[in-house]
Amino acid sequence: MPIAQRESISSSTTATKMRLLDVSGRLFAESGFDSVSLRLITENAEANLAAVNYHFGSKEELIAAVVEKLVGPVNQRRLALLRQINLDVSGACQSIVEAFIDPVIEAASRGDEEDQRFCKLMSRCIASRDERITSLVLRQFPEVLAKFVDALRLVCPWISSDVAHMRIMFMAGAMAHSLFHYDKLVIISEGRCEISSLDSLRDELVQFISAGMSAGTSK
Amino acid sequence: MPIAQRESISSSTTATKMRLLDVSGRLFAESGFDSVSLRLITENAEANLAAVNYHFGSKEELIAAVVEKLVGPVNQRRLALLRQINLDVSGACQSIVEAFIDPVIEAASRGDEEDQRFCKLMSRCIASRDERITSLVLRQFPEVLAKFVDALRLVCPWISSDVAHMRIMFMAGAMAHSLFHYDKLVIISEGRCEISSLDSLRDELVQFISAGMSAGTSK
DNA sequence: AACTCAATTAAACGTTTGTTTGAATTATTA
DNA sequence: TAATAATTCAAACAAACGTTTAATTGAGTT
Repeated sequence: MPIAQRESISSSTTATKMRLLDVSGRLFAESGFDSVSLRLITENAEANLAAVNYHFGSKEELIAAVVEKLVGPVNQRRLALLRQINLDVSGACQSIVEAFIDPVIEAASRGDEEDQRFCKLMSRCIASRDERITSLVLRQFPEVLAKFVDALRLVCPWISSDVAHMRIMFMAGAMAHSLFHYDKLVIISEGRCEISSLDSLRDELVQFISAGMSAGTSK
Repeated sequence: MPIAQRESISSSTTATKMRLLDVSGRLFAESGFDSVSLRLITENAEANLAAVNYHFGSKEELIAAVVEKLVGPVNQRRLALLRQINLDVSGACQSIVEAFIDPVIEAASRGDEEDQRFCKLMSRCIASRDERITSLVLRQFPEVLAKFVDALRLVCPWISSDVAHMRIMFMAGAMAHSLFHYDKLVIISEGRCEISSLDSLRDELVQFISAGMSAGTSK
């Protein structure tokens, strides 16, 4: 139990372990990583309280597993889409934006009826203000950032490196914020606005960000 | 102590109470509302542990006081700036964006050397994913949202009501995200980007968002 | 059938949390 | 100055947290 355990923790994938991952994702999406207790997780997963510490080592490592399982594939898909873009044709700027956003929309739309939950969890990862989360997410991000900066500057040569970096950050912020809060818009607008689907939000996001990306500079 | 207390809690402003507000803001900015304990707050404020419950009633009411003290004036300033805009002249769209962003930059730049801390706290308020915080912040926001939507649609008549609402949300997201994370950009970019000042971030934000705001629609 | 090891279980551990209490202290009012 | 109210204080409270332990179960191996 004490020594050989270490290996089995990372290798074997029990049904319980997968259930814990799944339930954790749902609960983290709703209430955040800190607010969800191991007791709530294990109860919903019909597992024993000690199961998380047994299978993952600690709550922090469970969070890391959930985050990386979520963010990793999305970033890989981003890079793949970016490679497919022909940067010479007009509309390439919009394609770059789509390469950043669509992997999230695709992943959200895979699980039916769970769009919002996926979006909220993704948003919590991308725009987390908790050091322990950001350190996980940003580990993969330098490569993504660099590649998108390069592509953007090829398409929009008048943009300096600094500005390109900032605009990628603006894009991530606009996306993460609206992914999390778009369902509240009907309330805040007091009924004057209703977003019909995730796809319509995606379309407007692309439109908005593409224009911002290719904007001229003041100086 | 037990009954007449209620009134004194909201009326009198002791030196201790102000110190608690100030210290809370600093600590909340750094680590978030939940992570900061009353013990840490009262120790840094050189007050007794019971001081928060005495002066504010509970931790939740302390948080509410901090948030409202921060967000209220900014929203008032936004509405004031918006009223001053001549919506007929060209460049009015950019003025609308500035009316939304500048109050935050102004407030941040007032306290010297505390720019980043103020930005982080503001960002935690605007883009919080905690129901208890958003319910406080969004209380004032319907009016701000409605006024900015109206102004935007006057300047850009081709934008539908739904799209206008979304674009205000995109703006808030881009701003909140970059306000919180801009100091990390030098790390994520691996030294390739360095934001010299809060003002330069502001300029690029305005540029980016203004272009997005006045973008055409696909349909 | 005896043994092995991963998995599960119930129970307890030690911390930390926000909150409450009642007495002591300080400031205000009469 | 005496009385009254507001504030501060040390101490304890109950609840919730992540983690650990030791015993038990169950399937696979020899």
